Amino acid sequence: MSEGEGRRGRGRPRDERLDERILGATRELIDEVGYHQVTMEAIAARAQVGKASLYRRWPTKAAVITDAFATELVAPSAPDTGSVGEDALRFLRDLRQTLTLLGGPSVVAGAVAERGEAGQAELREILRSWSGPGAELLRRGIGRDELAASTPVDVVVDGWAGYLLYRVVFARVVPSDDELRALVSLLPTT
Amino acid sequence: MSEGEGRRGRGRPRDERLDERILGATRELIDEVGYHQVTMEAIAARAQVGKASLYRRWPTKAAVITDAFATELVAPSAPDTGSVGEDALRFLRDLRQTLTLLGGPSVVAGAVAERGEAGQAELREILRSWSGPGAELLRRGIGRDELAASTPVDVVVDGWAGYLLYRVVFARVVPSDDELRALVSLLPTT
Amino acid sequence: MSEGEGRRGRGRPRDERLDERILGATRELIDEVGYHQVTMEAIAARAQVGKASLYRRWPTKAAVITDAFATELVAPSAPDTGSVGEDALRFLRDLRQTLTLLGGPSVVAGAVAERGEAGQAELREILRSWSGPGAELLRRGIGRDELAASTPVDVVVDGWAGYLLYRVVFARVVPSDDELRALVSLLPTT
Amino acid sequence: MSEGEGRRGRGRPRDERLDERILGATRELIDEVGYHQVTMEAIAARAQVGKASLYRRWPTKAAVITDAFATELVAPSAPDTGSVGEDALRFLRDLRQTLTLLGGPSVVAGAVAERGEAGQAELREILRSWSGPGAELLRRGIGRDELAASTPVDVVVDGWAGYLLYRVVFARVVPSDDELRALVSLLPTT
DNA sequence: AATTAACCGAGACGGTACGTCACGTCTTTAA
DNA sequence: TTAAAGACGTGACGTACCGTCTCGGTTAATT
Repeated sequence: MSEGEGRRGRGRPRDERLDERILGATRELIDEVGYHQVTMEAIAARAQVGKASLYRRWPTKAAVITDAFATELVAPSAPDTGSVGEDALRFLRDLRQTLTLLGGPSVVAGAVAERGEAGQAELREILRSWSGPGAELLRRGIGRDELAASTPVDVVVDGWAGYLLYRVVFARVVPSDDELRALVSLLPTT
Repeated sequence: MSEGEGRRGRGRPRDERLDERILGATRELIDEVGYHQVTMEAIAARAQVGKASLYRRWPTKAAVITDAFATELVAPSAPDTGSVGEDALRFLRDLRQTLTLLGGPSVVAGAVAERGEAGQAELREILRSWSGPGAELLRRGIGRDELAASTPVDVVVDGWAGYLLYRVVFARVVPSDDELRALVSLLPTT
Repeated sequence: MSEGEGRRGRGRPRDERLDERILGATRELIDEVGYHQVTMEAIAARAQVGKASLYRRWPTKAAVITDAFATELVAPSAPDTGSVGEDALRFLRDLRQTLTLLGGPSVVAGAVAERGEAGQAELREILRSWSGPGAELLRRGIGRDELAASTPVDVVVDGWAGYLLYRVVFARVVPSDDELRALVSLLPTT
Repeated sequence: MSEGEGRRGRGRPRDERLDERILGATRELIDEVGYHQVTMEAIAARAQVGKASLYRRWPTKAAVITDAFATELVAPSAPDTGSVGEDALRFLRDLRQTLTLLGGPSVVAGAVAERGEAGQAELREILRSWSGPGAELLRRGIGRDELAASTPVDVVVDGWAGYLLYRVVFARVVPSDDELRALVSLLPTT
């Protein structure tokens, strides 16, 4: 017995449903007024929740907002069609959609701007979850001799992420399929 | 002849020296305390300027800060060494330095996050000034038959800018010369 | 039954001690720098209170200041020595002291000048509290046949109040006991 | 002798018409928005005058406003009907009208509240101009043996002024003719 | 006639205080 | 102990006036 979900505490247990009510309200508000107009007080009011319940769960506004979207940002999968070009295209489309869903520069850039050094770690974790599958499909391509063994995998993957970030978040022009294909065409195929 | 510097308004003209005093104070403060600790009141105090003089010139804090850096961000030149690989490397080093000088994610990301749709145009203008010289050197390379005629110039340039943005601003790891060279190695040389 | 001190709201109740801390700080500041130098920010700082707590209680600066003194202006008592002349003299001395304590024209006149129509009602209430005891002692004098039954009680009392207001607040010369006695001598004794 | 309207100076002479334009605009604004809403900038705008022209003529806002009304407040005359009671009644009616015209507490009280010690002298001068004629008619009454020789003239006159000030400015209820008559009836007629 | 100097309207200048808003914390009653 | 409500101290916001200071331009009296 025992085992460690442990300490149920003595008082009233936390209402787990509040978490999603809060994050939902946060997402709604960001959609409506943009990252920087969102206030903790508005979130609390919208979610019909006391401010204390908010701060009991997240230490700061940026944390709430990051979480509100982190749960939406599924890591892109690493497709395996047998062709590295096709895999890459699918991967880039997934990433493009994820970034587009974030609703413009507000969320990503806002989160970057506002979080202290501590919060940066969490953000980097998300970024890494994007990079992993990309690297994986490239290495599979190298294994199949589709790509040169010297392919700088990390640089390519970061270039992909950077390209999409730059286009979608900063320049605010979502790249077309043709542009994604052009990006793929730069791969050093054998 | 003549041409129109035209009739200045009737009241006391604005003191042009204040503009630079304000932007200088803004740059100092960002260096010292970071984007989000900067306040309009601190800027005014540091520049020895009334708050009204600030708001007479810029409508919002983000506008001041963007301007403070827009004036510093010189468009990177398009070097012409005769070798597209060498040109590209020099260009990327310039761009890397510019972004690094911006002092981390705070400034760029903060500016993106905070500005309304109107201000985005200005930012895009800055981004375009980065792209121009990069495209130029690539086209020269194509002209010299160093690069394939099919090279997707815009995609390459945006990929470069995005890569550096992603690494410097978001991941906060400044790329090494080797990494820049790896990026250059992806160019479709003939 | 019961009757309604009623349901206090659900949130944290207002800290009643702050009220007096604020009013005390206000009185100190008026004494030190005068009505028009007093600022809400100075009051808040002196009282160790947030500005919001001030504005939660009073809508405007004039309201705070009026209240600061309203609580000090005790209604003059209606002395009962058996002689209406003696009663009147004591009453006038009390009133003279109260007005003198207000520290010159600043407070009363300032409060009058600044408050909107709403606040005027409150001021009139204070004025009425001055008039009541004066009328009372005059009526006792009529009852004892010291004064003519036709004495215009209200006019006399308002004349007294006006005389003191005029002398102390506007002309800024505090009336002597002899002058008060001269005022009393005008009463239509039988 | 000559005597000194003197020194016409060399530059452009002041435009005398501006004085009345400014004072007129001031009176209009006080009527419209009340003493404390009046700003120097609004006066200048309304009078179509530069702020410098305002400050060239009056050192402070209170000075402008006081002047704006000082020119309207004609000193009450000392009527001479042969009956001190009738004289007093007419005098009080004049005074009542003057005070009523001032438009409520704003002007008088505001002027009192705001002026420094220096400006108080000017106000007292106005008050004295009210008292003079009142004292005069009382002394004539004493001379005609209508009033007791012991009548405390100054106290009576100040009581009248105070009564009207109190009623019109502070209590904001203009006294009726009957009330004025009751005031007169308190005179120690022989 | 040319010069000089004070005037004019306009409006920018450095300040100061305003009243509002959001932060993150604390304090109440109720479950 | 958690919940909702909402008061708390703090501090920045953007606005409004203050009284002063330039501007370009006008209007006499003096050279």
